Amino acid sequence: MVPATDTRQRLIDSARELIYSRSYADVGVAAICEHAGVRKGSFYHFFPSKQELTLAVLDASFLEMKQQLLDRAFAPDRPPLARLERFLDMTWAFQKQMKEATGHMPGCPFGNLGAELSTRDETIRRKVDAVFSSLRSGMRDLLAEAVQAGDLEPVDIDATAAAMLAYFEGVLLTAKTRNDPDVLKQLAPAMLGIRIPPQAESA
Amino acid sequence: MVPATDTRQRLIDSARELIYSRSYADVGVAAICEHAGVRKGSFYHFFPSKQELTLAVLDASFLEMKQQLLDRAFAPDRPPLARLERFLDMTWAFQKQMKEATGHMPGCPFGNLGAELSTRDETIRRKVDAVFSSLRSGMRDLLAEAVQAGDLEPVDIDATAAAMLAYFEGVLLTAKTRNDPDVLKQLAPAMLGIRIPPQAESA
DNA sequence: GCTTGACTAGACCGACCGGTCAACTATACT
DNA sequence: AGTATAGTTGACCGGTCGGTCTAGTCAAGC
Repeated sequence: MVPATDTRQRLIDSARELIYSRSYADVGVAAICEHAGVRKGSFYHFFPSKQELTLAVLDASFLEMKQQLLDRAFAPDRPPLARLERFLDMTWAFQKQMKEATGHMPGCPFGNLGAELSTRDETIRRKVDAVFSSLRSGMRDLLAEAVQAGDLEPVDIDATAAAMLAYFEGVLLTAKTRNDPDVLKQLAPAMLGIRIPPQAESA
Repeated sequence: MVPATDTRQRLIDSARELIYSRSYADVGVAAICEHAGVRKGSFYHFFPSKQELTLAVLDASFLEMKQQLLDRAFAPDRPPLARLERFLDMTWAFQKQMKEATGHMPGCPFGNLGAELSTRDETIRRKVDAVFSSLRSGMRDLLAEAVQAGDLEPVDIDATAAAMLAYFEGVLLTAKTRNDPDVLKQLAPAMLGIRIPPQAESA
């Protein structure tokens, strides 16, 4: 059960890093192998295709994001909306650090793949969509807690969570296209003001 | 001055269509030529590189968008914010029609290229950024008019225009990743509620 | 010592990539 | 008619793509 080598994980990490900083199509299997210090034969021992590796990369990216960003930003040591602000601050810091290290703002690893591959690879599209769904679910919980605490007026929690995440993705894409992390500082806080009112049920 | 043939334009149109429905990397020069009914030699008579063609494609996409969408949606036959609603409705209708025709929601032609190429091609990134700047400028005018008319409370017009466009891009990307144009119907209207208040100058 | 099976090594495959080039044709001007 | 030039053609280039395959290494179980 325990893997005999770390080759598989090295391939995933290598691909995650390269694809995130470039793009799916721009990073070949050979480059992924070289960066991982692995020969091509080993690659296809662990993964049947570049596509399958990419699915594993999406899982790994989500795990990494959860551990490094979500679990910390959304730790319940402060009110829900303050956690959201911390999340935005941490995102800004990370993107800024990435730009200083690589010269480029990488944006969102999921949004990038969604934009590049959604029309070309249904399997990957669904996986990216699943990641977004998971994020949306977490955002729902947060908003529900905020409403509960009276920090947020009643809203359509489902729709508002989706809208906030969409805004976040859009801000990241805008900042990436301007290659300027400070776009996040300027625009991201407005995420907290987005509301989709509850659909009127009782007339 | 007047071109002797339409070959150049056919190449641009072909590339615009193919790249928009797939991606930059997924569409080769050979495919662009074939779809345009042009031989490869002619391609390189008109464009020194695929990159240069892509810059022309961005210009053409912007022109098309302006003529088919912006000029109609923002025609001053109704109040500013109502024009914005028309813009969102037209976008939804177009994306829905594209999905019915191709099976996929293509999203935003500029956002797609920005996400795919911003870290890899500085020239294209700048061009995409210029398109976004132009859109933002139009949005500023609209918001200014709305404030003037009293339909909108005073806001930071610059920042609010940027935020609204970012939200729009994010909604398009979310809908593309879900391959569901109706995401636009659900989320897009909240664009009208986004506000970034004026930075306090007079204390 | 022998077998097994996970893992590695790297040569190799056909297809395609973006791009080049020399030859050719059609048109326009003198 | 002659010439220049814009446009066209398709063969061709080296390189890279994702992926295959055979041979071999190595550690564990018997």
